[in-house]
Amino acid sequence: MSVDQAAKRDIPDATVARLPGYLRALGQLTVQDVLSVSSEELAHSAGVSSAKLRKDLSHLGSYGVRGVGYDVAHLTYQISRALGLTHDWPVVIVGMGNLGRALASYGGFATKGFKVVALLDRDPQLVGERLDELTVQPMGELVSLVTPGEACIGVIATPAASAQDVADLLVAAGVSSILNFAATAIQVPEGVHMRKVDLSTELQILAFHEQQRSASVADELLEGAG
Amino acid sequence: MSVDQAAKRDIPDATVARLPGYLRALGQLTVQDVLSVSSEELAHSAGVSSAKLRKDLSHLGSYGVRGVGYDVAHLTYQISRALGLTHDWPVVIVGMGNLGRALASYGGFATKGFKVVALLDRDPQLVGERLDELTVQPMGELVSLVTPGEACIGVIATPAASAQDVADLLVAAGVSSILNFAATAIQVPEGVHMRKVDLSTELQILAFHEQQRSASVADELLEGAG
DNA sequence: AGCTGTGAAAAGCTTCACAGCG
DNA sequence: CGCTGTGAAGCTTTTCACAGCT
Repeated sequence: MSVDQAAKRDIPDATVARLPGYLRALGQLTVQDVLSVSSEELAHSAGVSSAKLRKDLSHLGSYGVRGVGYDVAHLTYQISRALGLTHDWPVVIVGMGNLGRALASYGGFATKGFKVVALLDRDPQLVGERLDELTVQPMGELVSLVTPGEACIGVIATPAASAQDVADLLVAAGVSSILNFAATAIQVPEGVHMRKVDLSTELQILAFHEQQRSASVADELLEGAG
Repeated sequence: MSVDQAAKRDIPDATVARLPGYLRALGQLTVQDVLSVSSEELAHSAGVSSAKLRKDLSHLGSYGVRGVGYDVAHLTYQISRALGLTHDWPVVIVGMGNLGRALASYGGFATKGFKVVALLDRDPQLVGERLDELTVQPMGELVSLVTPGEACIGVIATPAASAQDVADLLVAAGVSSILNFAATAIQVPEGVHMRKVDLSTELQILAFHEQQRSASVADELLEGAG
């Protein structure tokens, strides 16, 4: 049992970040009634190299069969277990603007491992509105919703200006993992896990690569001329 | 001039991914009329270490003043230029469900470097609807909107089931950078840049860390008992 | 004196290539 | 024979620590 936990403890971050992708690819295979899959095939569906996939899976344990491949159902279970998805995690969404609504009504939430337990907004105009089985509550309810010590994930979908305040409230209430969609960096105390998703960051990274492309085309023309 | 371009060409990926964060932090300083900033301060606002910030900036050139710090306006310009944000890039959003609407009405788009030029949806019911200055168009219009050879960024905000088809259409029309919000991995030909943003992936990564936390708490209790 | 810019060391991640097992 | 699991090699990223400039 201690071996089991030790195996989990040192999964590299890069591997953890790819496990959800493998899980999704396995889900598609399950729907298609595929029972077994090779590292080559699974890697292709997930968009990585087969060597990387095998190395990643080797950190969870030895769940494949040499000469054959991986049992789809068993590998699905093992990855879910490694990620901690064998039970549902409660999620609180703060900020019921366009993005908050989109997130609240996003089906994929419920599918695997998560359950939206509350929708919150500061604006009294929005409080009381019903969205998909849940009623929007005022920020003050946060404390009664979160039990310190029991894990809960907070999602920030407010404008950038309120994001830090909301993060502080979440942390004060006992939330120890935060997913931030607001267009600003927020500071959280050590021990709180924070991840950030940001549209303009992603677009700017794409812009950089587009620009590189134009620059290299220009260079080739110059070389041809020179 | 060739030196200039060579300097840009080998900015490490990890650095490129952080430049947007620096740009945002600089924007906040600009609003507060701060003229100059040290690597320590800027790094703190962006949520990275000062050594990392300095190393990152050193890849763009030498734009700081020793003993003083960085000029906010000049550094903003240099980072914008490195990212290719000195002119606006056209963006096409495909899929006008909840998420697509949220993205379309997200102000941050326009702010720096991007301009939404079209909203598309397959569903005839949605075509013709007006959203923020733009009218939703049918997929068929894609070809007339994108000029092959001229850069354009495509955003996929459709359900997972249609994502691959939409990606194929975008690529066929000449789009060479794609941002995928759909909950599935999509395959694109070499030379097309693809990035993926995914809610459940992010939540699953947070779940992993929450689970690690519980596991280590459990271990400490065991150690105390043993 | 103070803060940037940067080589050099350390850590982390990916790829290779093949031993080992079914 | 075929495919997994994995040491070892190669590459990227981060951190350190201080020389160099204002």
